[in-house]
Amino acid sequence: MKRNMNNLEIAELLRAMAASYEIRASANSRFRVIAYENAADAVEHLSSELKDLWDEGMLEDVSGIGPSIAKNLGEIFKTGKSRHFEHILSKIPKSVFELLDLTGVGPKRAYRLAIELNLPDKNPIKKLKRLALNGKIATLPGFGEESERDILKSIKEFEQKKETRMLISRAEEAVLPIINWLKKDRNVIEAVPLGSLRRRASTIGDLDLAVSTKNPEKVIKHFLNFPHKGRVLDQGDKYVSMLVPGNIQVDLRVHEPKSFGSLLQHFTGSKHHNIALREYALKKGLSLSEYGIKELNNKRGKVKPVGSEKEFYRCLGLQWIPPELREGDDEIEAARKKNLPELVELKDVKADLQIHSDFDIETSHDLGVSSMKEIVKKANELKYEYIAFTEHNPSQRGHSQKQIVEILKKKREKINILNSQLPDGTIKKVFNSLEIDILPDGKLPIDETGLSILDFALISIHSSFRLEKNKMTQRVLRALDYPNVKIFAHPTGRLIGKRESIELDWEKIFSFCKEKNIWIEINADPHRLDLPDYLVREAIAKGILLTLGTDAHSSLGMDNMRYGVDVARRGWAKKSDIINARNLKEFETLLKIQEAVR
DNA sequence: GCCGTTTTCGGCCCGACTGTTTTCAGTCG
Repeated sequence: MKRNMNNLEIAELLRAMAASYEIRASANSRFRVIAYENAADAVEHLSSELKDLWDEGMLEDVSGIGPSIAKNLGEIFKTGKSRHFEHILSKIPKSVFELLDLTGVGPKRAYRLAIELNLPDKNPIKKLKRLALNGKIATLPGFGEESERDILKSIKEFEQKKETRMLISRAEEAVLPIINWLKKDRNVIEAVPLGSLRRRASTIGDLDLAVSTKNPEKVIKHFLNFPHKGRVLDQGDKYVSMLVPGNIQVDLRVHEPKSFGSLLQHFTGSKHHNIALREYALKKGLSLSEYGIKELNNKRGKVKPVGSEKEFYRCLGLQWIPPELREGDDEIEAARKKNLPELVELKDVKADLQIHSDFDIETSHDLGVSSMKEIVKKANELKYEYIAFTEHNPSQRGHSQKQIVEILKKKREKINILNSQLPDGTIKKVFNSLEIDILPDGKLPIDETGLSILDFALISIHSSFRLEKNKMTQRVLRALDYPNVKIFAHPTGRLIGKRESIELDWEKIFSFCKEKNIWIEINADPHRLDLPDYLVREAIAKGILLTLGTDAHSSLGMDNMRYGVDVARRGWAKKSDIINARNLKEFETLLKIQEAVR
């Protein structure tokens, strides 16, 4: 333990506590285990660091953290350790917690393996593998040859660590041929992706699919003939789990139409949403499962199958909850009060506010590959009313401010001509913008003369990503204060799976943006999806307006807008929260209002 | 150990599979 534990480390600690209590399993520890696991989940899903909440005395405001856990976490933040936690953990060999990383090995089996095989604290899995290969596990009571094989398989998987989640764009590519294959079978009435893909999460683990059919057996058989099929991991009457190219796991579930609604609900998840929903249902005397709804006080009560998902939620007295909101936050409460937001949709989007053309702006970053004309053509296909060209700023090295202004003037002229010769279509105006680097000290590499040539400027970070939180915040605030700066683009700088978010004091950034009427971008590039969904929700709560931009470097990239809309929806965004869901006239009015404020 | 539209006490999600069992515990999603 240490004083500055981050949320992931704390969650891991709480899970270790849960495991310890489970191993010691006394009569009343069962629910204590659940409590610690709930607390771990809560911490993992938190949008701000727990340490910061503790600083503000708000630990117990986190649902799942009560007086006891709060007290002990507080002790850790203050002194670097919790005597109670250490006391409990000290009774369990450290090796046990490492073994929990193996699938199929939970607390009980991990403990027995560690004790009976006398596994070392260091590299216990390595020793376990050696013993398993020598047949030592099969001889343990309660274990057998099958268990030994399973454990070896888990160790192999652990060693390969294929624990990487896919980008949502990748998951969509992978799922399409499977859905197409399923639909070739006449028995398939409906075939749809569920799980995190249906909830439109930013990254996807496994692919979950559901089929509605009157003939489950035949559909299963058909699926097993999938031309790109890999190893079949698991199989039952109503489900198959198999690998497809790219080592992607596909779980298919098959139900009859009469219970398809409950299946959709169940396997769309999330786990947290389902748990919360079932707890809510219990209070109404109802028990929920993938097969339907059961009345508890009715002794002869059977499961009533539910055919449609809308009906499933209606039976519970709830509004239908869009999958994007099903994360176990407060969506059930909102649905009960008929208070769910009307989420923004792709068809509401009337503009793309970050596009890079091939106009040679002499930047040190990437140029786009499509011409302005090609991009306007694409924008018309997408039925947009306006777009903004946001090439990177000309490189500072090798250009004087005077030269930079000259380049910007050239682009201004080109856009003026473009605006006077717009082809027939929905596009009415093209804006002259620029994506400008925020330098490490918060200055911008474009002077005020240069900035004044633009209709408005986007600013974003492309260097020095690891500044400490206060410095980073000051840096961004300084840049946001330049004249004509309107949009803070891909604000966390994250690249999913590759680069962590920068550290920012969001409270301060949001208040500044609110005060100065600066907008924050939701970057729709599937590698970025930035602002992330949970911060979108916080921003909206603070009254911040958001823009959508694809960051397209070719006209094809403009198709990524839907991923940005996904993020907006997961952040509970309504149409009115999104700047470019407004028509041109409203947009221009907002631009002017903004100038007046600053 | 946590929590509250019935509760500050008395509850705590649901079903499936697996292997090692002679009726079920452990694990997973």
